[in-house]
Amino acid sequence: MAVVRFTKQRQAVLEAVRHTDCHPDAAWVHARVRQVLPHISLGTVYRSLEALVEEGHLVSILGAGDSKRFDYRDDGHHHLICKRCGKIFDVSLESLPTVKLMADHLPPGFEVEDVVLEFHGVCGGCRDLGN
Amino acid sequence: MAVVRFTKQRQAVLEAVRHTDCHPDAAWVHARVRQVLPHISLGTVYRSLEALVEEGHLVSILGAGDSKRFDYRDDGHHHLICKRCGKIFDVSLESLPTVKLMADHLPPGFEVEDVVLEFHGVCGGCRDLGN
DNA sequence: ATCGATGCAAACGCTTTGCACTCTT
DNA sequence: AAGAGTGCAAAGCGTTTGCATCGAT
Repeated sequence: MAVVRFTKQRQAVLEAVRHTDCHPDAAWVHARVRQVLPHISLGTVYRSLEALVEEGHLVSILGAGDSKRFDYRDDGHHHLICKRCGKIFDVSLESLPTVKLMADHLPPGFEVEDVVLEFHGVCGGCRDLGN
Repeated sequence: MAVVRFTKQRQAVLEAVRHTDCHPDAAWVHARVRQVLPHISLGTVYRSLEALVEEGHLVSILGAGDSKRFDYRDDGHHHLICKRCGKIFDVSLESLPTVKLMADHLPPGFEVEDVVLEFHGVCGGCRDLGN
């Protein structure tokens, strides 16, 4: 059961997200992958992204507007999201107390699989523009 | 400018979220508030929830299924979300290293207004049920 | 008297899904 | 050969929005 097939579509979706630093949404990934696989459908992109998150290869960024955005999984960083311009910045975990350590302080019985840590605020650029 | 009016609708929405521990979504709040204000519309509930989050009275919980869910704002806690049953649990901040301290370790220039910290995993109940 | 808030319903946009077909295993 | 994955298009569904009206200040 749960036999996962490594189709070229799924590989292309993974590579597209891995090789960009723009924290893309599904539509961006679709457009991008179409450069290589012109017939890939948006539905397949959604199904691939879902599967890749489930398998732990990607993470989804939740609080960034109307659509989910994705990033290659790297537990060494989290995200800053600007409320004004919507840009997403990476924060290295090295500059933060480890989140894993926090997970150890949770109530017993709950098995943590993922930690979503997002900082929402205003980036330097937007603040400089006043307003 | 930005004169905020304290209408009975907005007050009722705030009270509905404040006086439950079920981390409701907009539809639940709508049904609930209708017991007091039978003519309140779903649109108004959405607009009220948005405003109340914006004003800092409520927080939204993002990674809990298809709809946003809400909680009375209390910076002393964060959320555990069970991937199996969808239940949302509160985690007291007392049992965690302070998040404020983490915010102090971020790159300069970015002004943090909110921190979203969600733990996703499997709760004790679901684990006991096997599977 | 303002002008922000509301109610209603239509519209929106992201995401999901049914179905027949394809292709990895 | 089996059945997971795909393409396409339609449907789903939470959320937003236009507009006339209401009501808090």
